Amino acid sequence: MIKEAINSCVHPPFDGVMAESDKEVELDATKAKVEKVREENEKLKLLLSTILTDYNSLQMHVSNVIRQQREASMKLDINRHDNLGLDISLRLGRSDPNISQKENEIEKISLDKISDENKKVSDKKRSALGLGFPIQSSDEDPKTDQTMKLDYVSRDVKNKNAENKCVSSRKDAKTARNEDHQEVLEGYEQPAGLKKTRVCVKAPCEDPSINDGCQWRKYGQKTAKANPLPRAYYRCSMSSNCPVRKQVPKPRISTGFGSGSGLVVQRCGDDETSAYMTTYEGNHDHPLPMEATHMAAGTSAAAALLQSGSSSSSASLSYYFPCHHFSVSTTNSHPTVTLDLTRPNYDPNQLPNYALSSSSLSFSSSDRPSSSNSRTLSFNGLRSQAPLSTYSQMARLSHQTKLSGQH
DNA sequence: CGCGTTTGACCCGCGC
DNA sequence: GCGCGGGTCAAACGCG
Repeated sequence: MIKEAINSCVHPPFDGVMAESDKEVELDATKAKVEKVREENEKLKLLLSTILTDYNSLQMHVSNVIRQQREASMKLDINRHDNLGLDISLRLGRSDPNISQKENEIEKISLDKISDENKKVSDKKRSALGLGFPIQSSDEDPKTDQTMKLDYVSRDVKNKNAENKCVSSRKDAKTARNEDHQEVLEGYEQPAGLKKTRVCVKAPCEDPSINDGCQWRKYGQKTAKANPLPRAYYRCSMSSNCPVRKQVPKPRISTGFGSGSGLVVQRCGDDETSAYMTTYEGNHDHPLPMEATHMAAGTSAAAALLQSGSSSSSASLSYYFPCHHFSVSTTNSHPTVTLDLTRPNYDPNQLPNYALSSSSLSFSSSDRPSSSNSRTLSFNGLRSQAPLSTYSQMARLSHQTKLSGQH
């Protein structure tokens, strides 16, 4: 209906010489149509806000349930460890074989219930939001989705404000940009004294720059003294003001001699050190394509994990990056989550049937008393119901496309 | 011509 | 205060 109205507005019927009265009638009809469409839009907006409200309350409920469960299981853990005199450790259900099967079952059932509820909500959203723009919904974390939407809206407002600002000098422009960036980051309530949250992805040599579904524009390159490989700096170009940055170590390349004319990516080592570390920083302020939502949601989950250090956040992180090793560290005030794609945590031929909270996580800060500003958190993510496109799959795909489409 | 990359210069935070 | 180094800018250049 909307389409018809728009069509009639854009392409009014033209029958040669039209009488004035006919034109007026036509105009009135079009106006009426536009009014109808407007009313329809208002209704849809109302519906959308109702859904969002429902969704938020449901989200709150879910997080409360999860928190209660975590608290209960942590109490058990603390009691156990108090007896043994061990350091604090956060457990997500799987690693400790002593946990009663009953406890696991209860958790599994409630989590299944939660995912069912989430599914219902997202189905509701899908049916309600098909308003002509593409809905890029995957199995992403609803919370992240919500955060991204809110971020998008607030960014829109900021952009409008920024238009009014008169940036007189280069320094001013830079400051304004930094402030703008900071504003976005503040939305994530970074802990005081900590810098931007970073998510590092350690990829095998074959995938020096991973195609994560986003469009990146290179804005600089720098040779670090400590590292022989120059580092390339990319900025997300899907939105003019997107604060997301990406750092990719540039592989040593050499033009191939003999067979083939394409570029050859050289390995810079034989062992683990040959892996490339891609660093992501910031959060997107725009809708993402399907293949990018997963990574974005994952990095948001990582950021959430860094902020809260909570086991539920790590569970969601293991959801986005299943079957890989993660480590969380805070060095030089830069909270960083490292995803190691070079160390798969599973046997691909034997995918186990795990419940949602199948990660093990350990927190050690007491073993290095001198490094007050440095803590490390590492855990393994394993999950049977992996999202449609895991990051490693994307990495592999990217490599294939890069090889075929190299110029 | 538009868009992306390259590259030298510049800025700024941090450690000494 | 100074120097170093990471991060960013922007003009020049290349490519389709």
